[in-house]
Amino acid sequence: MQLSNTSQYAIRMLAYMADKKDSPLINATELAKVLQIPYKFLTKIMTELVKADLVVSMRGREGGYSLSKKASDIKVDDILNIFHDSIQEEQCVLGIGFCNGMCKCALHDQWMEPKLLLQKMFRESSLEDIAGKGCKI
Amino acid sequence: MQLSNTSQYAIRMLAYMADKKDSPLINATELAKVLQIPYKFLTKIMTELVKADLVVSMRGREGGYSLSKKASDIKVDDILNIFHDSIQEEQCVLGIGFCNGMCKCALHDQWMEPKLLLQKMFRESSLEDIAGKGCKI
DNA sequence: ATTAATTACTACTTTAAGGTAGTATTAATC
DNA sequence: GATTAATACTACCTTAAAGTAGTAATTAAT
Repeated sequence: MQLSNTSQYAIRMLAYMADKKDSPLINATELAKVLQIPYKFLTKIMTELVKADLVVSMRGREGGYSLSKKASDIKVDDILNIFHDSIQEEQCVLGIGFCNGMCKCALHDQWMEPKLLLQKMFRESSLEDIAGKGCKI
Repeated sequence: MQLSNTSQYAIRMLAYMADKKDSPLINATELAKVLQIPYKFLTKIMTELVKADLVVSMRGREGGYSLSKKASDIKVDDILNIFHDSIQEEQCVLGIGFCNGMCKCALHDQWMEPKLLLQKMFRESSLEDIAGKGCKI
């Protein structure tokens, strides 16, 4: 019952970038060092964030990454969606596939309330909300 | 953000057994067929449930499995604990390791409410509560 | 132009979860 | 006692996530 490492890394990376919004570009070396994320894995994830248009990259010397839009306009759920880690409507606690109108899992009713809260948390929390909060690692 | 297949299978297996409490013993072949769980994987999981004392097994011809105690005394969380899938106190949304007093993750506060509801759901839902609910597969 | 510092791409390795196969053990039935 | 039908055990295979390595492409500074 946890987010994938990849999603967690991505959220922390973007939150750090949101926090340092003064510096126009942040490079992978700095991010990897501060956030204690394996450098090569970080760049791999970052490339996906670039492709998903959450981040813009500048190659070459003095290059780096920056958010593609205002931190308040990037929600945690946007990040989870990239890595297929968001909570889908039909997704239930049991049911390796999904619950649906025809076939609800045994914990369907109990799941409703926590599910809604989780979705709310992911959908309403923006990078601005979480930037600078908590420790970096 | 989902339970492991193993935990989901285990919960469904035990819920089905709770539902058929009249029949003293239920065998793996029936369970695998009804619940659509791979037979060999099911027996592997069941052996762990036996070792964890949630299930008693009877070997040999006419053998099978039965719950070791009343369905109302087996909580979903007991099952999750066996497969290290329960939500730990220090476990947070981010923080590949764990959040703690010293180092809270950026989503720590937002996570509190859904986390408590999830823990409540797992700790308070017994096999009796979920037996017969929902469809089997 | 050359160099240095950066991201992007391709391919591989490692690890853990999920799943399978075959054999040994057990116990009721015949 | 032999057979049959069940669980238990050991070892393996498969798949996907996590992580690594090396090279190509790009761009600012020199």
